[in-house]
This record gives sequence, structure tokens and C-alpha cells, in this order.
Amino acid sequence: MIKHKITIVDDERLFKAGIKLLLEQEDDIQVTHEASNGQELLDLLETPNFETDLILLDLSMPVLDGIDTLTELNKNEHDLKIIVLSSHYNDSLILKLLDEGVSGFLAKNENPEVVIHTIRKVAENGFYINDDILKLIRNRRLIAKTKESNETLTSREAEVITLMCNELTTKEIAQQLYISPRTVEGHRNRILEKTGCKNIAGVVIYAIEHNMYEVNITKFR
Amino acid sequence: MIKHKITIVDDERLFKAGIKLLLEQEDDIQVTHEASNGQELLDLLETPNFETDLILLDLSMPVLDGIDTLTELNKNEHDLKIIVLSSHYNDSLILKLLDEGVSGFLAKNENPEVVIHTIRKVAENGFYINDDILKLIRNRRLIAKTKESNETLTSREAEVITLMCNELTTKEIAQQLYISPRTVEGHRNRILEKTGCKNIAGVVIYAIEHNMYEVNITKFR
DNA sequence: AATGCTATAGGTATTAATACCTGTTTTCAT
DNA sequence: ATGAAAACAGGTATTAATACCTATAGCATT
Repeated sequence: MIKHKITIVDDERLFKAGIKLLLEQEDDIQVTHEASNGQELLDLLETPNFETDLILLDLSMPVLDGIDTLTELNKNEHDLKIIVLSSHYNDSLILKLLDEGVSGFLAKNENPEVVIHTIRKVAENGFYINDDILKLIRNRRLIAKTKESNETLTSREAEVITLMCNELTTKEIAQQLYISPRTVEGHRNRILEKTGCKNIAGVVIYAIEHNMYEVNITKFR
Repeated sequence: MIKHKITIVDDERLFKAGIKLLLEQEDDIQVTHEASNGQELLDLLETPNFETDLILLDLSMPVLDGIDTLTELNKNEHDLKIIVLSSHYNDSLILKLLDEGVSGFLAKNENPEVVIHTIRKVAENGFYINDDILKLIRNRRLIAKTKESNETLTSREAEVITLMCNELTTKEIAQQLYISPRTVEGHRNRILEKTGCKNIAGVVIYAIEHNMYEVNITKFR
């Protein structure tokens, strides 16, 4: 019996834990590694003797999201089979992902059986796409690559940003992380530098736009 | 052994299936019913002999989302224990949910153990809030906000907020509006007071959540 | 061994933001 | 026309944020 070794990359712990259980009910599937964001995946790939047959990659993550992770991966040769996870697809996103060489797509709102099926198909044939998504590709258009390369934030910096978004002051962040306020200032300065923002207001917007901090657009005011 | 009978309401099948497996690893928890949206839950409740101890309710769903479902439920008397699932909470959302009488909150990015723990606590005590969310409430000055949550912002204040979101300092805003920096400060103080925010970071998030400032979250469209 | 990156943290300044006052003028609805 | 908001603006503080420095320890890579 060949076991497919799967690596899950998703920031939602609950989702990750759930899908892991789901997959491991199958005899031929084994979740061997997990990562919470793209950076962790890249680190994983660097570890010696790392081996995986297939990567389930979530698109929306802090630190290094799915798209950026793919771009990063494709800077070097690799033969990874990657199935992308997203809660919503549209045509240009699909095209972009195809362009980045992914092997399959899965909607987060999908039957467990379809997930299993997609994994097996990708493992066997190297590529699998279901009918709904195929339909999207039929009317294919070319898209221009307009990806600006911005400096990636470290996970510590991402942590500080999240706390900044929660209205914590430098001092409060320092207490929360058990480090000196000066260190937090250092992180904040690097954050402003990397993101090109002028002040905290800009950082908050940056965080929201890069899925590091989620907001609910409320219908009640 | 008392089994807690759980009903899961979530549109993401994968998530639902995952969390079901997770919960059923516990001896005292049993997932007896599932629904994909609020309407399905309402239908379930209408079926004779329907019985559930606790409902896990996702907020973002098609057809009838979590908030609307709660509103609908509260039109009639009921003694349901409801734990809300969301990927992100903010102050006004928490307020709204408390108002709708929910018994607990869970972040989707949460450890499985916390989920189990919350379910048990709610089942035992009827209500449970974990420390992270408590902290959020403290940070956002929920109590202060309760008193004056119906205070509306003036158009001048809204104007200042927009400029704050554009990373302008008080001085720059003053120049832009041809008024004194002191006046801008006055506006800003009223804004913090009315919105119950601690600082600019909070105001930016408030602005985005209240559709006063648009952000571009998706990288591709 | 040398390099570079990250996280750590202190020094010294300046500028901005926040808090709590005071007051006048303008605007607008009753 | 009168009273209540709203917009305006100054006084005086304190605290926080930002802008430059420097520096060291840990760690991985070359």
C-alpha cells in the first residue's frame, strides 16, 4: 500500500486539525507535515530529508500568503505537487494559479469525498481539475504578470502588526511579548520601512489588505 | 455518561466534516445534526422531536447568515445554547452577539482543545468566554462603548477619519481642510470618544468596518 | 572563519498623539 | 429668535510614536 504523504499549509488551526483527521481516515493518505504560513513551508522544504508527495496550500495566510509562496517556490526548480485551497475562486485567480504551476484546486466548501478524490488524482496523474473549474478556463484570457516584489515580513514582525491592529501601544505590546519596548520599536521601524507606510494607520491598512488582520464589514452601525 | 448533543451550522463542508471528526473523538460529545446555513437550521428546529444541547453557529454563510439567523431565532422564545464561530471578532460584533444572547464565542483559528473546552463550559455553565476574547473586549473598551454606541459621527468627523486613514498627521489634515490643528485635535478626540477606540489604529479599523474607507483585500480579481 | 539576517535592547532627539481644560462662532431646527 | 449642536481654536500637560544612532547574541549559510 502506497501512502500519499501530505503537507498542510493553513493558518487556521481548527481547519488544519479537522482536515488532518479527515484525510487520515483514508488508508492511503498520511499527513506528515503541517505549516501555518508560507514561510514555515519554505523553512520545512529546507530541512534535510524532508519528503512530501503533495502540498495542500491555503491562499489566505499571514506572513507569506499562498500566491507569494508559489512565486517564491517557483524561483527555484522544484517538482512539488501543490493543491490550492481557497474559499472562493474566480477566473483570473485560477489563471494566475495555473500560471504558477499548481496541480489542483479545492474549494474550502467542498465535500470531503471530493478532497480525497482530488488528492488521489493529483498523486496519480500529477494534475486534476474538476468540471466547475474547467468551465472557468474555457474562455481563457491572458493575464499580465504585475507582481511587485515587496520585502517579506518576519513572523515576529507579523506578530507585532497584529497587536498594533488591536490598539495596543508599544509598551503594551512589549509586555505581551515579554520583551523590551525598545525591541518593539525596532520591529515597528522595520515594519514601517518594509511596508513603506508613514504611520500606524498605514500599517493597519497594510495588515488588512494582506490578510494579516481580518475585519468584519458590519451591517449594523 | 452524559453526551452533549451538538448541531453544527456552517457552509464549508470541509470545515464542518473536520470539526465533526474532531468533536467526536471526545466521549462526551456527539454531533447529532448539521446544517449548511441559517435556513436549514430553522427548518431543523421545526422538525418534531428535534433535540440539541448546543449549536455551533458560523457567522458567514449564504442564504441566512449567522447574525440574521440569531435575529430570526430571537423572534420566538427559545432556550438554545449557541456558540458562535467566526474568524474574526470586533467590538461591535461582540456587542451585537451578546445582545442576541449567544452563550460563547470561538475563533476559527483556535486550538481544538479550546473548542472542546468551550463546549463543555457552555454546556455546564450556560456561558463561556475565553481569555483572548476577554482581552479583546478590554482592549476595545467595550463597556465605554455600550453607553454611547448610538452616537453618530458628524460629516466633518467622517472627513477627518478618512484623512487619518490616508496616513495624514493632524497638521497635514489641518492644512488640507484650511483649519487649525487644534480643531483637528478636537475632532479627533470626539472621534475616539464616539467610536470607543483607543488610538488611530482602532479608528482605521472602525472606518473600514463601517464602510468609510475602502480597502482592497484581494490581490487578484 | 566570515557573512548576513533576526531578535534583542539601549541612547538621544524630535514630532505626533492623547487628555482635559477653556472659549467663540456658525449652523440649523423648533 | 433662541437653544442645541457642530465647527472652530487656544492653553497646558503627559504619553506615544517616529527617527536617527549603536551594539550584541543566536543562528544558518557560505
